[in-house]
Amino acid sequence: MATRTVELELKPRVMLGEVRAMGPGKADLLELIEETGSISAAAKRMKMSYRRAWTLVEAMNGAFKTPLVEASTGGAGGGGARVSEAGKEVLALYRRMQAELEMVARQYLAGFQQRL
Amino acid sequence: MATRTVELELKPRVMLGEVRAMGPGKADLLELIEETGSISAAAKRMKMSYRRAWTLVEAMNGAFKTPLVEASTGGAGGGGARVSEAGKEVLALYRRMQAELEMVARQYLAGFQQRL
DNA sequence: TATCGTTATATCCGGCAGGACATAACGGCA
DNA sequence: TGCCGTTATGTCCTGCCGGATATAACGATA
Repeated sequence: MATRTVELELKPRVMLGEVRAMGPGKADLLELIEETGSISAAAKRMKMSYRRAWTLVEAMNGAFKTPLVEASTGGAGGGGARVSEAGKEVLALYRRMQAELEMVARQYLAGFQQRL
Repeated sequence: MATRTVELELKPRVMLGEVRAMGPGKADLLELIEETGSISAAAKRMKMSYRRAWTLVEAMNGAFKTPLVEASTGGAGGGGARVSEAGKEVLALYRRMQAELEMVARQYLAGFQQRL
């Protein structure tokens, strides 16, 4: 039978009161900024507007004690952005949590699957 | 220090392709329908429009092999709705998963907290 | 057969998240 | 000192989710 894909979508978000400090989108963005050294390049890869990427970065930096992304304007290449040590640590922590959550969820997949 | 509340928000969704078969909102609704025996009463308790509640029910019933909610119109009291056996089982499964996921997440809370 | 409360739908609207543009500002470097 | 690519913002627009509202259908019971 043509079984449509059944999957568990968990998008853990770290909330600081009402504001979303970290989530799947921000994590991906963080990763790409680290990789490209630029917010705009990272945005392009994620096919999101620079506007939005910048907004996400601001939200992260505003929420955490230490900025996760340090950006600079002008200069060689026009500027750029780098992920701070704190940023790398937070990203790693989030990824680990994500992986563990997915492992747990996977164990329930079959249970749902047979009813869908 | 006035520490704003830091929490992990995980809203696991069971996806059947693109459609959301089960999620936190639907689970709550299901629970309230079971409790009240009525979609509209459940909707009221959740402070959501009957329109939306009904839409959610339809989505669930459409996604699962066996309808999770069985509704009837007319008759004594105008009609009503009950949660099927399948519905109760799916709900229980979802709740168990949710609880386990929350336990895992909780272990990461402190890690984020100290950086927020 | 008239009543009543709930299910079942359609239609109209408002809020808001996010994309598309448009511009500054910035600071190495040729 | 002009060029360039990136960061930093503001503004407009649109799609969509969900609320509000309005009926119709329904069927046990008095």
